[in-house]
Amino acid sequence: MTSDAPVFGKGCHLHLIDGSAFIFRAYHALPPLTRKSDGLPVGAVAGFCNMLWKYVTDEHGSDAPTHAAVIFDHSAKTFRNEIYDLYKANRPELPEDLRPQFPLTRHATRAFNIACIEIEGYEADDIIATLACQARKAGGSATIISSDKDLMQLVGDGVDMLDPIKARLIGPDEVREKFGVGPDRVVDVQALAGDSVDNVPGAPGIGIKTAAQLIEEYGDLETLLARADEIKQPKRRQTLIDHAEQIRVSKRLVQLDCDTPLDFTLESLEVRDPEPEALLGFLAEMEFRTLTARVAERLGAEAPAVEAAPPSHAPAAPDLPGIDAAGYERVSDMAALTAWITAIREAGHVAIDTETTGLDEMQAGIVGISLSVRPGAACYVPVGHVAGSGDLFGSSALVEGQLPLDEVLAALKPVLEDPAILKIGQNLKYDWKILARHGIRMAPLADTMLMSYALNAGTHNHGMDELAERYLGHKCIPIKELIGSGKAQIGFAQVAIDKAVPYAAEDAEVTLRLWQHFAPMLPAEKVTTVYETLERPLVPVLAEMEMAGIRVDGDTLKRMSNAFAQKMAQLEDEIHGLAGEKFNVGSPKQLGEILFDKMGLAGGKTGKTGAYSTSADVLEDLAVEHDLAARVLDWRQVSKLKSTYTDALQGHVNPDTGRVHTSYSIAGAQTGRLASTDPNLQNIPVRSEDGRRIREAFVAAPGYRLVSLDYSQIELRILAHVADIPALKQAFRDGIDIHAMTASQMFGVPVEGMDPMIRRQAKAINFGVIYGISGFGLSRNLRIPRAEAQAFIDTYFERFPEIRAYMDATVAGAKEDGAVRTLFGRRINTPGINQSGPAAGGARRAAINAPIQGAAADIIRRAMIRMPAAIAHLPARMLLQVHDELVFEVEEGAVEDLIAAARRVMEAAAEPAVRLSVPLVVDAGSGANWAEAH
DNA sequence: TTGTTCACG
DNA sequence: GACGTACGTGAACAAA
Repeated sequence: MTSDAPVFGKGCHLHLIDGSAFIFRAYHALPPLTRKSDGLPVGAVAGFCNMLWKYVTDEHGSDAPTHAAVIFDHSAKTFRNEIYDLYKANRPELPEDLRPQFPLTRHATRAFNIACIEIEGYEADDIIATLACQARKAGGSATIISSDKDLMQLVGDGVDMLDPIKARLIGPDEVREKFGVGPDRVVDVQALAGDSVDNVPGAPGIGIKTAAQLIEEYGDLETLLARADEIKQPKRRQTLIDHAEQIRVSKRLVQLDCDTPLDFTLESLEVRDPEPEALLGFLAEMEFRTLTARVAERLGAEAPAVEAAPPSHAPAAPDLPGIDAAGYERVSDMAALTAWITAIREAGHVAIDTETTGLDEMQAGIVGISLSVRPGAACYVPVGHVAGSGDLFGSSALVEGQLPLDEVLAALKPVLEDPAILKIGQNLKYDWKILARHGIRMAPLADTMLMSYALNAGTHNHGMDELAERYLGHKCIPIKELIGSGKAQIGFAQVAIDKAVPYAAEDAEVTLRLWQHFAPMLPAEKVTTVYETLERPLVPVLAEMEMAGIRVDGDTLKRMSNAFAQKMAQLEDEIHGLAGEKFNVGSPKQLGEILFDKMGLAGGKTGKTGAYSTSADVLEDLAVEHDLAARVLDWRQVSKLKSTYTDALQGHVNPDTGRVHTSYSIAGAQTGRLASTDPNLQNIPVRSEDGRRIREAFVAAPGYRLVSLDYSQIELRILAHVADIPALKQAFRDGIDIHAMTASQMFGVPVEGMDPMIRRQAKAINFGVIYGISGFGLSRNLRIPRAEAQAFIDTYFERFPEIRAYMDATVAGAKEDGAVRTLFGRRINTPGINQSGPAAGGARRAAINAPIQGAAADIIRRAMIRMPAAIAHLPARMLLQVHDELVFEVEEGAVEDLIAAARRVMEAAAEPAVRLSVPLVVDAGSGANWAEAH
């Protein structure tokens, strides 16, 4: 406490600056600047400093402060969340380039020599309220520099507000203008009207106007609620009676707390002049050239040099020290780890990577954790390295000089879960799941793989080694140098620690550098929204789905496998008999020789290898006359079902959970679709009756049901919207059979009583259009002459000319920009579009298809991201995604509620970003297993 | 490791 | 006039 400062009292004037509001305004008002030397995002800091500088150089007239402070929100969770858990729950996640700037704005405030205040568990508004009350009580006055309406309840009796944008003073009259009541009744009005921004519920259907009128009439909120039955309007009366409790909760939410515990006095906030050295030092460190010069001039000090450096997105930033794997630190004791944690808090971000005993996140153990806070500063914390693989039983004695895993995790947990510290990773879903199994749920996240995907989909893949080489000009240590390959491969736990340190720490540093490299490119390439709304938020959602897994009945699979084995043996005998010799039915080469050389059937060779094609297409033609081909087709189907599904799936059942846990790759497909691996649960059979039965093995836990919801015709609906095809849009609005409508338009036949063959042809054309149709492709698909197929297509384009226009425009755009975009802004690069020759056709079709397939992928991503909050109140979990289908597991009694909630989310998933001109329709089903639910 | 085949949307 | 052709995936197996 400062004992020498004069006592705060009459004649003293306190300025309370709403720091968080300053930051957000600065962030949104300025382009995303980055520090030249290393790419650190500093746009909000720059704006914040400019605003503070403007503030301190302002004369303030008669309002000049004797005391001042900048007040910040400490973290997202406050005591209000205990009153109402959904308070501020609908706030969009912070842009990731803003979060690391928070600590810098605190530094900036101190550099300006202004008191910097934040208190855990309290909002800035409560601290401001407390200070304003204390100033008033002490006989002084206060001005709150903010335009936040929530602070207006404090106005009056020596307290006023200053709107820093409009430079307008807000007194009791202005508050009355805004709320229709005086400052002392503002909370009553807010409690009734609610606030959608902060998610304060209020009374449904009552806005500020009505609320003010009611409060004016009845005096205050409690009187109003007590006398609610006197209200004349029946609906309004009922609303107040029904929601009385909710309104009281709302009042507690909006009522600011004037009793925030403070560990400082008003006196300590006395205005001080900035110290030139500290302020200029900070500004120069941030590399704010103009502001540094301006401040230096005003303060009569010499401006420190602001280092000039080339922009950070040049490949292999030459101003940075090279990546030096030899210089990394091995962390072996708590003191060293604590020092790193301090450095992380200081930086506001950390790049993290975990090394594990295996690649299956559901089973792998942690071997070590690497961290990096800036280029040149990275470490590796080994925790699970074991002595060499010398003895036969795989000695598992831990190597000396490692911290215990639980101590390391306990120390890191507060940092990894701190909402003010950004966790940066490459494919963070992996590390997220590993840490989640140890009770740590990392947030917030930045993922360099996803940044690259948003920027570079279609151009190259997004693995770290490739990104490091392309964008940092750095070749990473290959993992093979540590663990070997093939039969002699060892686990990471067996790698010597002194070899693991450079490898692991390098991964963290490379990730950090990639983040710095990509961060400014997202806004420059206009993919920030894609990254922020479709990529980054999906990580924890998918991680939870994958950890949930789906129950698979191993016994059922085993029975099926046995039945399939029998059938295969039987078919094999038949095939050998028909061929007149024994051969490997699974060998296309041997089969081709039997069919085309020995039996002399008609059939061609394929290009590269010169081998005969024996694909289903070819065999189906032969099967008309030759039983051998028909039997081989049967054998292949059974063999596929057995080897890929009934056999393989049994091996994927996790012994701990009894469930199958797939892994989704977010950045695998070019179009924005997910891909499922280990095992692939997006291609479980459904089209054939035998195959479909495999879905009976995917079951709900006892007491639960599986629920499947899928979008009906989503790609055609998107086509109708983006290509703006009136006939198609109207058909979707009317809810009529789209393929029958197409057939009717093309062939002039009525929808009623239509020949199923005609409808089937129209359906094939509708799909073909999405894929970039050709006469050849359609003729093969429908098994009709090519001329006939071409005639269909011509008719189709005549009836729906907008489709050709759309295709031409899409291809032209791809040639112009080297990329196409979905409705939601996802960019898919089309590097091959200007090729000539046979490849050109493929690139053209891919460019036509990508915006449609991609938009559908965007829509279901949006639904998935919103889903956890939308079903949080139900005993249900989202388990699987199959491109246009979501599968849930839900308690028996809640099936209908789940379907209603999930359908609502899915059907509205495009909004508000895109207002589709066709409805999205979702079909739903439920059952004890996936076959029943689908 | 590469190519073929086939499961899905 | 010829060239090749539906779009997007992953896994298993044979063959090199």
